[in-house]
Amino acid sequence: MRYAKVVPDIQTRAIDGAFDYAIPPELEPRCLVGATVLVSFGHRDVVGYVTAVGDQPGEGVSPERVLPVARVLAAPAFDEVGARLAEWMAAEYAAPRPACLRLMMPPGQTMRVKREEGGEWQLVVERAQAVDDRWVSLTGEGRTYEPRANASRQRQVLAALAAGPMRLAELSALVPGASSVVSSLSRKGVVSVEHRRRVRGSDEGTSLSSASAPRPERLTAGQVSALDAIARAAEARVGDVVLVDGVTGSGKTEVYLDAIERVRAQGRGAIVLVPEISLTAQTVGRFRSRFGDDVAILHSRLSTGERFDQWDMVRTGAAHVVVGARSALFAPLANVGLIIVDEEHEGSYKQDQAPRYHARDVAARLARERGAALVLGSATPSLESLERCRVGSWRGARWTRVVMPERPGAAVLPEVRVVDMRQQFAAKNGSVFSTVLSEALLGVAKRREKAVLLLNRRGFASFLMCRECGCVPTCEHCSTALTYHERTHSLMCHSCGRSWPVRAYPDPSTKCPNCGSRYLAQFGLGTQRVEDGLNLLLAGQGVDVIRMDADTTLTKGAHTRLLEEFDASECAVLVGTQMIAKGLDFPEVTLVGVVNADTTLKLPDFRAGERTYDLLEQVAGRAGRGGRRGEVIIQTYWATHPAIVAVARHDRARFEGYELAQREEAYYPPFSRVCNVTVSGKSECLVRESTDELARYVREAVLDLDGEWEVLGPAECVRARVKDRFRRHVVLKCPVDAEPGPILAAAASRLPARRDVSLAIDVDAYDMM
DNA sequence: TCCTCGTAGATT
DNA sequence: ATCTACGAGGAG
Repeated sequence: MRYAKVVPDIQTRAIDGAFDYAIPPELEPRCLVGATVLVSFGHRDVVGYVTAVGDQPGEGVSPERVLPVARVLAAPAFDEVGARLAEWMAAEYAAPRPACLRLMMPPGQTMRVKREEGGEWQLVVERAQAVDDRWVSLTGEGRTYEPRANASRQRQVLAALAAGPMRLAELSALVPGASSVVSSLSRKGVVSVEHRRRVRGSDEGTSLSSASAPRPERLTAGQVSALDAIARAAEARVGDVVLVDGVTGSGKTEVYLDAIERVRAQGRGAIVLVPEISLTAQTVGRFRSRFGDDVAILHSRLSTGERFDQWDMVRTGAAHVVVGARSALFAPLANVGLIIVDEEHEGSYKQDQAPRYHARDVAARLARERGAALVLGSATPSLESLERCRVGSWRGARWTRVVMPERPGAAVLPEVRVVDMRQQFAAKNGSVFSTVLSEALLGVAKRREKAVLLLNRRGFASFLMCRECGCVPTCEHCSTALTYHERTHSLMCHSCGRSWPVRAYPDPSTKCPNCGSRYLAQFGLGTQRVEDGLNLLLAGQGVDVIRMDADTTLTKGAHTRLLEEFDASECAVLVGTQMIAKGLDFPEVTLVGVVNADTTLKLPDFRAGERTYDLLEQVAGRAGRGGRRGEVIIQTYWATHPAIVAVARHDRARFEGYELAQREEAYYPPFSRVCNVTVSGKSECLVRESTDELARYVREAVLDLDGEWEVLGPAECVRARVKDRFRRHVVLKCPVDAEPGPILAAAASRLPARRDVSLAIDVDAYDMM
């Protein structure tokens, strides 16, 4: 008898493990590792995932208690390596095992056992189905077939097919009534109709000039040495890591493409991770133009059916290169020779829901398991990766840094100017744009060039502030500053989504909720305000102003459309939030303006400086990638901050030195690991009790451990209340080689289950708010 | 004594 | 998560 270890897909901390089931002989061929099965569990049936198959039930499980697997619901979605990876993630990130395994499931294939109205348990399957197209093609005799003289429709169909096979749907659009014509022609043996699987999501087209990847004449010295290092890492087959530290425009993408070609030549596949936000038609186009249908694309903007087809292309072995966001790491690609994490410093690689994994670190683990090389690419590598390279190894793998300093061709680094906005204010310039930026924008208009304006809106959405008492209206449910929406004249809470109708000064109805003053005025900038200011400044100059933010990119394809519009325009300014800073490559951009650089600096977060530096450097790299030298203008109220000074002088070492000293002093990453456990609930008192208890358990647990373990808190979270839930947290800091996951999981499991109190464990936390 | 509610314990 | 067993406390 064969036995399977099955992880039941039940959401709770109480059940977290695999259970043994007997495999009935008739199910043996299909009940493999990675399969989804239905098993009896407790008093009902549950869906579970097979993580191992063997000849014995586990130790301490008496064979008479072992139940049989009831049904096999789906073919394997992962292999032994996938099962081991999930196991590791569950321990590392103190995450539920089923949640880790679910990452590897095909998109749109949810199966669960649900209770029906009558109290009956019922298996519910939602399945994105494969779709077939009917393809019509001429047969051998069809080429010589002469229709009757009056058969005009037949002639039209045959003429259309002469160019090659066509989908029946297309043919019908071309020739009305084509389907009946086709069926009669196919009876005569003139045409043949075959069902062919349609792969959705592969036809994302774009006219962007930068979306193709023509092979360059020759590689730069930096590119050659990067490729050499990657080749060595790939040959070692032990998960060695190469950090490609290349300034924007130094040709990292070309390095990726060449490296992938090399592993493909050995018959191995590659996974490319790209931050969701920069996973645009532009990025996709580059990979498609080099690898064609060998590429599968996986990201959240695809429909479920599209995602499923792309995923299935990988499983069936039709595609060997996977390009996608974070979760593409779990695509069913067995023979992986190379994993690439582009823009590895990006915070979006950290998942903010359980399992709260960091894609870069999981990629390192996966590369080791698969014997693949891991390539990390960035113009502004994370301090974590830099430190691991300095040490030379991390978690048993070698870490090497390759610097690519030069830009191919004649492109030079742009000139960066910092404008102190306090002086502008003192000089009675109350405008959004400083004198310097206004003049630069007018210059762009005159020379018929292009500019990009970045509005660093994070935490800086437009809000109302009373000029008399200084109060800012906040959400009473979420303790967050409310944002002001000019269009709808309303105050909105971005945590819970509530809104209130309010008109700002100088409307006569305006009244400060605190002191009653009527000077409750708009403060801060929205992209709309900047857009309006621009239209005013550039009126009559024939400049297209294109705004790109969350509001204008709501619809599918809007992102691409706006970029194409900008690309096609003769002279334009692109205004937008963070999303414009990534991956754009328009040679005609000669000016980049940062409207307000210091908003991210002021966030209560130890990575605030690093994030600001990364963003500014990233955006500065947008200027002057073509022949002309670019100019960058950074407006700020804090011109002396090391992050800003370093960007202005193109001197990253200066920023790194400053930041590393601060981090070491305060025992923060990369010199420690920081974990954040957040407790939330509707009852403040229960939340307080749980958090206090949790802090006590964690303190007890780390008391006798080696190395420096620090427990901070319990304390109120920065966002102390979200959606009517109180939030408190405990922070644990520990040595980089320590494993806090199991310790936190154990402490959490000691907590009694309290009504409506939930716990979120975040190992290597990025969001501490 | 029976019933309800709340909680500990188990699920292969 | 969900169900069952068990025990305390209350009504009859």
